[in-house]
Amino acid sequence: MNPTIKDIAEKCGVSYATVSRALSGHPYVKDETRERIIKIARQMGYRPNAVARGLVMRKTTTIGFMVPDITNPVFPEVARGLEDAALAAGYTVFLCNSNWDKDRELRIIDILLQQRVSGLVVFLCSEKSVDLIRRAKMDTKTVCISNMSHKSAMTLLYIDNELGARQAVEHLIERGHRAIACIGGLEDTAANRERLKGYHQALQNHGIAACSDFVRFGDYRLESGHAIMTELLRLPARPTAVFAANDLLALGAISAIKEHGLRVPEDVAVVGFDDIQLASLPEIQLSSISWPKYELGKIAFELVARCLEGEGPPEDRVLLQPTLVVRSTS
Amino acid sequence: MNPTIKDIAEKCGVSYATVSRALSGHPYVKDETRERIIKIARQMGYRPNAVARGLVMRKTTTIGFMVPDITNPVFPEVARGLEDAALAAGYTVFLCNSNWDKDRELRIIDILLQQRVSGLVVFLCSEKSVDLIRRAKMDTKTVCISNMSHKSAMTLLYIDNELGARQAVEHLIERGHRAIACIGGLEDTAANRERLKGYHQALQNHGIAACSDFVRFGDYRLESGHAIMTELLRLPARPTAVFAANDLLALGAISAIKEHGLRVPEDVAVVGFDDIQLASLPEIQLSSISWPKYELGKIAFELVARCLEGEGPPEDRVLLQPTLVVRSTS
DNA sequence: TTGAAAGCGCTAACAC
DNA sequence: GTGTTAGCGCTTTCAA
Repeated sequence: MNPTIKDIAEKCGVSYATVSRALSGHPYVKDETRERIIKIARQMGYRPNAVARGLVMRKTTTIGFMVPDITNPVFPEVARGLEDAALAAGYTVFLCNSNWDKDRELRIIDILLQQRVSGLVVFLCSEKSVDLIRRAKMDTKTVCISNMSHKSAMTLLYIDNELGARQAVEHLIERGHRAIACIGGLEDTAANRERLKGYHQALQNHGIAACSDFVRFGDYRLESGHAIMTELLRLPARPTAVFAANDLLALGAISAIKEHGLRVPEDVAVVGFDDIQLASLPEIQLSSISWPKYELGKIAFELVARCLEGEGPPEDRVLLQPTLVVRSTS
Repeated sequence: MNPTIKDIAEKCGVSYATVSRALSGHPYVKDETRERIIKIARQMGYRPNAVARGLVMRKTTTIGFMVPDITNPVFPEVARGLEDAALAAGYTVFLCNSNWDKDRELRIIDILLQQRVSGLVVFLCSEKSVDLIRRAKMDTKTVCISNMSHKSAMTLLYIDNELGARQAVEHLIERGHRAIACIGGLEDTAANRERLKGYHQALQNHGIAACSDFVRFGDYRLESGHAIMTELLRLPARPTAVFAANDLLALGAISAIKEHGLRVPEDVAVVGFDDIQLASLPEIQLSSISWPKYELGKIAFELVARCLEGEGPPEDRVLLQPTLVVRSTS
């Protein structure tokens, strides 16, 4: 059994209130007493009980972090940024995968709220979750990494997906492409909608008619990119360029292109989104839209922390700018 | 403020013990009462406080999970397996990165123990951490995913690194290679030691003298593989094959080889370890040692869960077998 | 500078 | 079936 402050108090011959004070750096404890208490506590292997403390303080030192899919290399980077910042500030983070599933998303948020996390950082796909969070709002400070309708239920932190997609597609247009396809991610996710919008904007800005055959959706994984690209290549008039809603889709697409005996970028150019580490591998050299992933995690924590410490009013929304990185697939 | 069972009790005109019973499915509550309570609880948006429950039950429903580096694609896979299993059993998981840093490792374990996690799943690098866990053993059931000395401080779950490395190197030998280098990971980690041992065993089994110039260590990341391979290629007698302690190192090595104008596998063959998803990409096609990552996470949870539910004596150690996957880099 | 005591939200005896 | 009560480990008044 873990020793408690009572055990220490007994051994020290003081009240347990004094032990509490001594251990939590409270003033008004005689130095001599404090030293003795600290020494004995160490000897006994005392380790404060964060659960008990959380109960009485009505504030845990935990943060809930929900991502759609931790095996997508984007999210580990964000997770690192978040965790580093959180740990430095004395917080621990719960990590959960929603699997892009709305029901699971709701369930996870509920569980995290039961755990009474002090803060919540979530990549949301469902508007229902926004409601859930809104109802719990007074207790749990939330940062949402998506551009959702929010009505101040939470701070919004996100990258400008529309701009990013526009940059990608305009780059392809500048390279002389007109037949540009779009391999989307999960159709019903905010990021996908925004990236799709940017794609359409770019076409429109340059007077290129959108071709509905050229816009298809999958999930956000390799296999999906491969499958969609294969379909695209079977089209009577196949595209000469592809904008993919994320790098995994782009990578899958490239595989399919090569399997068809075509070259990238000569026959089909490809631009992805997210600029995962992999994209810069010599073998890959994928052109992509880059955004600061580690930074985003860090900022997300700082945003919740600011509210937790009650420093000033919470930001309403923070927007990060993506940039185009041209490599050899376009 | 979140409503408590007292708030519900008041509104229902019953004692709060009854509410507790009704809500936690206890028998001996009149159906009618129970229904009324549940209905009101729902109306009020009641959400049980896991912190309070954890305190009184002396058991949280949380699991601590410490990995060396979540941005290494091996660990997200394991994390998924762990989380899926944990969530299904009603547990939530804290994720922490040790960054392969022994001090940080100790600090994280301490924090996790403060949080009174019911179970601990850790990739350990330091023996000191084993001591820390041993001292806390009576309270926190631990599964360690490394082959550490343990003396029953915890259950050991790991893959047979030695065997895997031996398979990799013997495969290279069968392909006719004699000058086989080893790009190791962090020198002072268990996985690295074991994989290195397998490398030496294979050489020895086939009467090949080990060449100390051919064995070098980095960390477990791409850049490191690149740097070491570059050194290796500058050697007067350069190796014709390389065994890398993980796939990221292997990928970095391949980049370096290509940059030198050499071909893989014709000039230098490469085999990695871990078989990350990436390895099977058409552009990559890395030969590697494969092991069940998602499964490992799942098993890790099952091992702690078994102890938590007190079902039989804990396993002492569980060993998973890796397999060689030959692709086009060897 | 220290002690006594209340109470955070909940579960589980023990009464009735 | 339901209410009363103690207590999980801790922080924080209020007194002394």
